[in-house]
Amino acid sequence: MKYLRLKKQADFQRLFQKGKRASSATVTVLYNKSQNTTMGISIGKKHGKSVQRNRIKRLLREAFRAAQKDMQGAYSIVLVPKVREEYSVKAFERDLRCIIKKEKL
RNA sequence: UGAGUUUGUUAUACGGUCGCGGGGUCGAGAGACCAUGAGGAAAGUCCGAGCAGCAUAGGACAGGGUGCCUGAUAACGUCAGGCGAGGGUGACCUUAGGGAAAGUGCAACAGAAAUAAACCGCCGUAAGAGGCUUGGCGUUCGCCUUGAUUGCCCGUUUGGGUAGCCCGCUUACGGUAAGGAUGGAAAGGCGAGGUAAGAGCUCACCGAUAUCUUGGCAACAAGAUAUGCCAUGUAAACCCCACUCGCUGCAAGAUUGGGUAUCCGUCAAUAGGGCUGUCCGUCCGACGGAAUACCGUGAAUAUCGCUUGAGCUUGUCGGCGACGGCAAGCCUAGAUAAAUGACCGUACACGACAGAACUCGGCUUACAGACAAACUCAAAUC
RNA sequence: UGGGGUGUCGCCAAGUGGUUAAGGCACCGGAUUUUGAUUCCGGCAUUCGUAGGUUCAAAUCCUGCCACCCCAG
Repeated sequence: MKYLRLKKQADFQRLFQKGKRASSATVTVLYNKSQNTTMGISIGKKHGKSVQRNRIKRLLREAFRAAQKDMQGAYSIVLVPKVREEYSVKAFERDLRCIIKKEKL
């Protein structure tokens, strides 16, 4: 099961305005039902300089790739990481799996 | 061995599994396979250029920038070599370094005075007021005391006149720039002569300026001669001089921007009427419309610009060098919520600063370390 | 990505190159009061974001950095 990248600005706007929210210690998830599974990451300047931001995105993407296997339906999703001291794939993956289970995606 | 100076290189490496960006091949498609994929600063956005749009005959004014010389370059505020100045024992380092005699402004406080010879002072001349007392020692001379303690004449109790004297005092005129607590700066410095007192007034040395000669493309340097020396600082104050500059930026700019029906406009054709020209009405066809309705939908979008370029590597030649010429070879990210990661193993020095966004040339700033070369100083030994 | 602006005491801020860098609020100490508030008096910037330079002298002029803010489809 592959996921597509969420690229359009309008899609992001729609999710931020109308999407359902679920959050954990490390990450907030916005989602909506759709035809294919699409995923985007929203990350701002508060997370650090560009190297730091790229690092977070890579880790989140890797965690989502692993956690996606638990999902049943197809959704468009935006992941918003929270500002922390340290980031790790394991923490992201655990929280994502937890949210998927709880929201029954 | 220790302390340093300058320049350059490098920026974890290798293997396995899963995954990402755009590209190629195969495939109807799902997908499979192949090679490839961040930096020395990609950063800051401080300069310069290409490229694009707009403006523009040419010139002048205004405004901005640069500012020792010569060269390099597409260009630069960059770089190279040199000159001057400053710093360091030295290797070496730093340097916005044109013009103050075109003009204007500013220079607090302090100081006699701040760009200008006024004041104090010093010296000379003239005038004026005043003082030279009481005295002591002593041999008449003389000595002490005083800023100066005298002589002659008249008178003789006090005194008056005249001359002299006071490193004295006051005023006026003149000479002077040695001295005057300051200050960043006081009309070259220092010494000697000289003078009424002084003064480059004169002289030696140092400094400055001008001219000449020699060397150098030049900035400039060296030497000689002359001038007693026209005169503070500030132009990163206005300004003057020389050179130079259109404005805006890839969010530039270019292309595309659906379908059906209706309506409107234009063109051509046909038929009819108003006799020509031409005008009016009807039907069909083509083109156009940022007009309306419905469907569709992404328009802050899609495609191009977008990576072959003042390109990179190697060799060779020219040049002190920046750099340039020639030859051969190479193609090396192109995304757009934006691609390099995760896990495992091995090695060690245990991995810094940090992520392309139109492209180049510089500058500046950040950076764990590791390595190489040249050179300097100090100490010791031979 | 491009363009523009601001940094002065804890906060809001003034400041022609020249005195010890104005003020206001807050804070601290004292006076007044039985105690508070008010009022009065006094204190509070070893340096103007930072590093250099020009100048006799820099918060002010020049250059490089740092931080923050705003605007542009």
